[in-house]
Amino acid sequence: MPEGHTIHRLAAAFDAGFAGQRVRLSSPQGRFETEARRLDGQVLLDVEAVGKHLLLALGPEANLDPLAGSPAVSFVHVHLGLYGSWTFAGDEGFAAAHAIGAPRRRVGETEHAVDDGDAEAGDWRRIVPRETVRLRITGAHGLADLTGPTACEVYDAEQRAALLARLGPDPLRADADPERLFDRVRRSRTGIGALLMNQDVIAGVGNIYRAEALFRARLDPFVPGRDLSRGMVEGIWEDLVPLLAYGARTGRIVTTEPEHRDIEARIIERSRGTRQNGDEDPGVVPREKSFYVYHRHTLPCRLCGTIVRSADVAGRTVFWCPRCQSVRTRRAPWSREHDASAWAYAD
DNA sequence: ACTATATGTCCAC
DNA sequence: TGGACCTATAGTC
Repeated sequence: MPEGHTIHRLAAAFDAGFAGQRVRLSSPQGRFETEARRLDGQVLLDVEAVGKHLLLALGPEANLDPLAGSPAVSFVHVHLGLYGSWTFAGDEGFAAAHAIGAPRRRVGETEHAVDDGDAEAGDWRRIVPRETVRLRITGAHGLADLTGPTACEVYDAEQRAALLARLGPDPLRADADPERLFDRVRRSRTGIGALLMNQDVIAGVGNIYRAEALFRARLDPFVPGRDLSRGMVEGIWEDLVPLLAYGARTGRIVTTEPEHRDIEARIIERSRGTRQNGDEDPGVVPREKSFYVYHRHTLPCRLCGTIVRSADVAGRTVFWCPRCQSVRTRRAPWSREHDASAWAYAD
């Protein structure tokens, strides 16, 4: 269940584990069999993440430029949707190459083991794929199994270009143009909460980053985009960049500032005027302390204690604090709080 | 064994 | 706006 940070992490894993290699493609499940057969044995020329989309460029020769427009180059386009996942297995070097602080055998989101069949310990070449594996990619030092994707298809260069042109700026891409986000938001009557989930407006943000970014901006999800100042939208963008980067680096979404992680301590602190030492294991923030509002409906807000609300917006649940996120003005009185360097996630 | 749930998207009405 | 789709897992009976 990935947002953009996961896809960029996956791209890094493919790059480290397979790029430049001749790879085998197969489709144990069968639904990608024709395509896998056609591309089997080609060279993985390039790996690219755009928002929640992964693109694997393949060609018959290693020295092809994937972006030069050669018809020999194909792009495997994968979108994980809600349920898709990649499961990795490989030798020591392969695992170490892609697992940036992640579990050794996998980089995808769902924690399921590869079906080992009768594989002897350590021999990833003998791992039998699950029947649901849509695509298996095998390289010299490891393999990756794809299950449950919303999309797994072959694009040509034009289709790839059309995808990139359609998507809004991706906070994790160096070539992102946030002007487009500012324009789209400030022209729209749609609520900012819905806009942030629209991949044509901004690519890679999902339900967690949406809810959390709006809390950090102290912004009501239902405020129309056109009511926001440019500075406010810039602030959201500048906050999302380090937030997503942290997620891509660690594989975990953490949006709470350290001093806000222990709501009970904060309530005591406020009522008694004492300060508790809230230190915890540095490095790993437990899930229940990672978010301000996501999945925290019916629980008290970490900052003000008001019960966090939830509502269905276009089929997805949005979470927000009705007190902290109640501002409905065109100016951003809190805009200086958006100095990204003040947040713990600034690189 | 069954059910509910999930960080997503598309299409028909 | 509602349903379809793709799959694994945690919880319940």
